[in-house]
Amino acid sequence: MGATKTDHFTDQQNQIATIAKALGHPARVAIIEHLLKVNACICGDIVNELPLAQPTVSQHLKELKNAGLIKGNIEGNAICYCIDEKTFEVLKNYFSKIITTVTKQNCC
Amino acid sequence: MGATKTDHFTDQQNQIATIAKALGHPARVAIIEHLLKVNACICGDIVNELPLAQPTVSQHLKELKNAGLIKGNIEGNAICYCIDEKTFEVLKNYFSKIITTVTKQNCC
DNA sequence: AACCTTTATCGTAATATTGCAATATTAAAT
DNA sequence: ATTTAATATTGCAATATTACGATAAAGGTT
Repeated sequence: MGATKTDHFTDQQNQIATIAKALGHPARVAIIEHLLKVNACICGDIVNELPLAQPTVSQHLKELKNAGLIKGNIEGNAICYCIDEKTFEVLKNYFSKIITTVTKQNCC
Repeated sequence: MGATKTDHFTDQQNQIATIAKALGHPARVAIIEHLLKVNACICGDIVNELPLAQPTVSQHLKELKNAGLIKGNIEGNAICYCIDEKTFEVLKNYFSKIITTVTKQNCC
């Protein structure tokens, strides 16, 4: 097999899984961190920052974009990428809720 | 290829990616949510809650455990699973920091 | 002991992901 | 119009993941 059974789970479960999966690769985490470091939208130079070939980086950017973690605006012949805050807030809120719920429990 | 080049990235990047990857599957998100819902450590009954066969669930539990997202204590002939708060806090703090950094920027 | 219950592991098939060379696309610059 | 620069797409090989049947392991029950 190998195909994930998405239809058996709730929309929220699938949403969290999709976003988390997009961050489930160090190259994509590194891309996010680079976008943070330069403290601005970045047009170009992402490829030079990573130890990966251009098509590979392009593919990772695509996945981050599909997951809603980054936005890409066409800016002349380059593309301007930046972080999409909203999606990170979805994650933060989700994990905050988990932590709050767990702390109320008293086992283990 | 298909092999991730973990050695080219920082320890933190690999750590976040590993944890995120473990949550990158709806079944594993569902397991976490079930552990939250029952509001206690749970011995058994995880398999019955999921639309997956027992070996598949066991495998998912193993991955969550490897990533440090859950803990498993042997309790007689059953195993008692519960959420490992610390790892979720790592995620929450990481995303909080990202959001704080992004909000300071003014682009896009 | 023999049996049952629970969870783990093995083996394997189907599918997905990763990475890159080659090539295509797009738009600016000459 | 040609060239140059930046990014995307295609195609493919290597590897990883997902799922499950069969089986094993561990501990309780009778």
